[in-house]
Amino acid sequence: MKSKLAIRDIAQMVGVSTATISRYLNGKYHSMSNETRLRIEKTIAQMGYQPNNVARSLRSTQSKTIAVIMADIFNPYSMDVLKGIEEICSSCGYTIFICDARDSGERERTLIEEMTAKCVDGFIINTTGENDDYIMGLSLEYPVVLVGRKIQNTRINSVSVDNLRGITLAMEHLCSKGCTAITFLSPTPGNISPRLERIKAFTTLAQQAEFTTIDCRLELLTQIDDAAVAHIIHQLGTQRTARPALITSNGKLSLHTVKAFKALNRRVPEDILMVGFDDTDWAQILRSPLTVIAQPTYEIGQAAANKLIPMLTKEKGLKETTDTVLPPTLIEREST
Amino acid sequence: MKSKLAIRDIAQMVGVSTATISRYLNGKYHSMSNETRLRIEKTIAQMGYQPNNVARSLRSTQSKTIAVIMADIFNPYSMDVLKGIEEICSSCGYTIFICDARDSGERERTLIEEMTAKCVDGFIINTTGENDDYIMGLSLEYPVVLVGRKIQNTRINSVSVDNLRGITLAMEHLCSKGCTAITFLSPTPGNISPRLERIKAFTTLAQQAEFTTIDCRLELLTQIDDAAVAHIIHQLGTQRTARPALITSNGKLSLHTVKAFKALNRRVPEDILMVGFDDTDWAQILRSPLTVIAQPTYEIGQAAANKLIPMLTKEKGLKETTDTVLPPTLIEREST
DNA sequence: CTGAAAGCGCTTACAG
DNA sequence: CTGAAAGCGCTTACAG
Repeated sequence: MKSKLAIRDIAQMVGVSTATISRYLNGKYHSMSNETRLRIEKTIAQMGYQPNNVARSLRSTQSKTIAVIMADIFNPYSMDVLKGIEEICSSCGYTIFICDARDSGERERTLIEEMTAKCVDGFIINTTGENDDYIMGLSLEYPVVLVGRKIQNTRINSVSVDNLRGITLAMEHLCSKGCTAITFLSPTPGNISPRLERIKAFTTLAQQAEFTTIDCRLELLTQIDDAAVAHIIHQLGTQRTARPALITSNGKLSLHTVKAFKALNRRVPEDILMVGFDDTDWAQILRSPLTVIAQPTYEIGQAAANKLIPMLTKEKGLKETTDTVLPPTLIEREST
Repeated sequence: MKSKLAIRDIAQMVGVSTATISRYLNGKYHSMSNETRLRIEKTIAQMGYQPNNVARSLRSTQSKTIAVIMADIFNPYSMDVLKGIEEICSSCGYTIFICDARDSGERERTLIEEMTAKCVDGFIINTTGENDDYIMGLSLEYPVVLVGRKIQNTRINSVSVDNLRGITLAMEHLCSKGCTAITFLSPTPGNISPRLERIKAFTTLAQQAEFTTIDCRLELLTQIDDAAVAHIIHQLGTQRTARPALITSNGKLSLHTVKAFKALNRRVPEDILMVGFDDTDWAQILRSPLTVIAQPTYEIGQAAANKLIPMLTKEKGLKETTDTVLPPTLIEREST
């Protein structure tokens, strides 16, 4: 659009070579006289010169840009994680491409390709679970950090929450409230690690001495919408007795569940206790505010960025892979 | 990280010049033999060659990248708008940089500068309201579309909602419910156009014959948090009589208001009717689901992208500026 | 239909 | 402390 100044123009004005201007731009002040530095500084400020980052990237093979690829950007979990990522990256001088795979493995692959073509320096991925091999390959050529969702049997850095701990907190809490039956409601896990982990945690804990007196059941949902959830909730209500409880495996599911309870006129906690994974913004404004397992989403995002950024510059020598696991917390409210 | 193939390598393999490969990459199939085209196609597919977009951008001064700068990315309104933007851009082959100004005018300016340095082709901006002149200048050199928030007295394309219509819908609705007093709760508007428009709409309508029997009051909040909102709500309750109603000017404010009502044990709609701007995901799960003025957020995003993209290629000849205004709708629920 | 060559705006050994 | 020159991977008149 506009004919911007180039390094050549500044060089001419200052009366030095472009090499010197370039050194200045890259902070190599030690290799120029104080006087030169000041003259350059002044001219750049006066002229409002801005280096062209596209050219810098092409030449230096460092774009100072990171691709963040989320399976579904438009859920509160992703949003909070993004906030953490964005803040760290931005404070380290990195710009992020935020990409939404829309829960499609194919789109996830396309996005990764697009991002490599854009010469990003590294990736933070919340994977759809459909590209394990592809992402493993990617991680051989680019710095990659997985966030929220791990890939089994592989050596890729990851940051996620302690799902066993989360489910344990929920079950112990419900137990302490005298529950006699607990249903765990989850989407069919597919190849998505947190879902698998939560389900496994639930079924494992259900077997343990502590919980043998409790009637534990797992309900898997293929489709997550109002109708499907209402159907399950309806069935539950008519089959169970005593003091039942429900654990929902993520925020979206919790929302549908609350709607279903409302539609079926079922009261929480009078008719059924409820604990939801994820502390959504609406949890507090329900008739009975929702007890939740809160993930440190913001910290998860920060941790992911903090893990990736050193990989972007460091010699690929330090190839120690780490899985960071952050603890969830239980926030007790009136639903239990 | 990896030594990628360059156009030169493909040219060598196919046995043509890089110019021909480049023409192929740019879809100029008419200027090469069918046979050449097929050979190139095959080799590229075989080798998994991907053109380097950074180099393409540098040479062609088209980066196929758009900067989206939102005053506050982390509110539901922005999210939905983004979804609309993202979908259109992505389907037109544009990648977007999503930037969060965190409600800081200074950060907004910094981001715009960063994005120009990244050679984006254009901007979609939901402005903080603190950089009117700066953005006006920007719009002289880059294609810019404002979304949600306009800049007064300027010729920049924009897409926003009909705020007068929204407030009218809310007031007529409350009127039809027999309200005798309406309070409009809004953040202090500053230089943010939708806030100004909604406030103006309210005060103007309040004067009209239709509403003269209704006691209309405007309440401005400097700070938007639980305590501040609770304080206002508390005052209101003790001063008013008959059949009062409240209109909240955005989704965030609605959330705090609902919390305040809860804390003060005030029932909706028994003690006070309520209409909120923005149809948030939690509106339906309240004890009394919230009547809202819903903005066509998704369509607003789409419209903004659809307006910007033609500006990216077309000669700057067609300089007709347009302000697209989309209609809001009232969704009646039990809070009124 | 195709190629040689210049150049987009930088960075980086290399030489002094 | 500084500059001349090559080159990052493409695109694009220009010439044939």
